[in-house]
Amino acid sequence: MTLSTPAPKPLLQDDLKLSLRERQKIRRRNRIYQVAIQLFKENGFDKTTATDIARTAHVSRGTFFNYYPYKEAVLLDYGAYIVSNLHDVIEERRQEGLDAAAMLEELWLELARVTQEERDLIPPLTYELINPDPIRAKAAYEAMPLAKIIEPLLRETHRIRDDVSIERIAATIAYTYLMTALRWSAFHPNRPAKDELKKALTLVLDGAYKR
Amino acid sequence: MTLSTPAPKPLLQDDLKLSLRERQKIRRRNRIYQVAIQLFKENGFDKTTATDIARTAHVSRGTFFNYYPYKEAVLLDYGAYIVSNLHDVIEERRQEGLDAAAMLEELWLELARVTQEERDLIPPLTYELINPDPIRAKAAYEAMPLAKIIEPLLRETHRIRDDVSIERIAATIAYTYLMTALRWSAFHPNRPAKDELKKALTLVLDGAYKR
DNA sequence: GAAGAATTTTGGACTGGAAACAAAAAAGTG
DNA sequence: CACTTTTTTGTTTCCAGTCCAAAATTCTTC
Repeated sequence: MTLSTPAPKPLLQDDLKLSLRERQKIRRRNRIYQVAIQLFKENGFDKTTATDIARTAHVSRGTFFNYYPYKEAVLLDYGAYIVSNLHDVIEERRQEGLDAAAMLEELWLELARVTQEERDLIPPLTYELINPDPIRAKAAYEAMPLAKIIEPLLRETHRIRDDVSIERIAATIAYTYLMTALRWSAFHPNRPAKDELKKALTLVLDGAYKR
Repeated sequence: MTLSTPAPKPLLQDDLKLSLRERQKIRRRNRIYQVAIQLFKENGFDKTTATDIARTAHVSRGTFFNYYPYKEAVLLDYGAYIVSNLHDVIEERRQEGLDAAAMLEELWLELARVTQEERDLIPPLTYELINPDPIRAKAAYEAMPLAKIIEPLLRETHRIRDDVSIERIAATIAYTYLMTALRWSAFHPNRPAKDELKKALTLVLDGAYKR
């Protein structure tokens, strides 16, 4: 029952000012979340049914879908947690005085690390980002705003071409991570994710820099 | 009942040398395929159920899943048809003496055209390419080998960097199409697909060329 | 072309995700 | 405590997809 990764933190802390109803909601949501992620890690995302999660979290199936409108939405919370960790790592590096290009590389390395570590959860997670249902794609994008982390880094480098908007370049880099991670997990799961990602970043950055 | 696009061609022509059983199989498969694509175009992919297709094609639901293990598999046949058309267009241009860089641009333009025209079918189609189930992703990739069209074009240009394999660059370009098309359809469906794709290609090609 | 073998179709049962909804339970309020 | 509002529950429904056994079709051989 020991997990390779530490159990994800609760999303929100209970607050004394909240009503009983609000507190119970938060506790229930946290319970569902914790239980779901644990089951996903133990048995795989596909093998875990909504009924499993509901039963283990001591709520009805209907309630589970009250809190998370679809199974992947639980994963989205986990993705938000991962991305916010990435953000923290970068901020730390910034305190240490790293320049933007180095931070970008650091971000990429960290992304590779987490991709390798969470190999089973990353595919269904990233898959949400490109859901053909725009509402779901948007929800995923807002939960995991990787481009929003990359954007300020690009703005700081001063080496970026100016005939394409920074937003677009950041989005391209974020999507490059996405497709590389998916390609890796589907076709070359035995290679180190780090190598694949490094090559992809080289390509896309060379396109992003001024000539 | 008139469609904006001509009805997709039959996948295979009946062959006199085949047994009755084989011929019936082909005819049934073609009927299912034609009917399904038509329903997808008329009512949308999501709105069309397997039961709808089966009933309209005069087979049982079970038989439908005999021929196509999942609904998207029908779309894959359509995607194969689209990609083979792309291939033909490029070969035509080659006969006309166009150089590789121009052919690549032409390919991109053609891709933009078909993306715009088939806007409702492209998202579920491209989505298959990144299905977390590797078996399905592979099936999609083999049905629509866009990278295989791009690869020889890159080899002809002589301007491509040599520190990354051509295969990888071709794959990156193909995936760039994918993510751009998905981003377009989810977030900016009112912009012309052509503009979005053009900018994305510029970025990725500048990364692909020698400095 | 009839008999028997092989293959395919058919339709029903079943599982799981997701939506919808009415009834029950819990929490909030005066 | 009584009354309102919110939430949970459990059931129904729909759809994708799997499995299976019985029926139908095609093939083979005599």
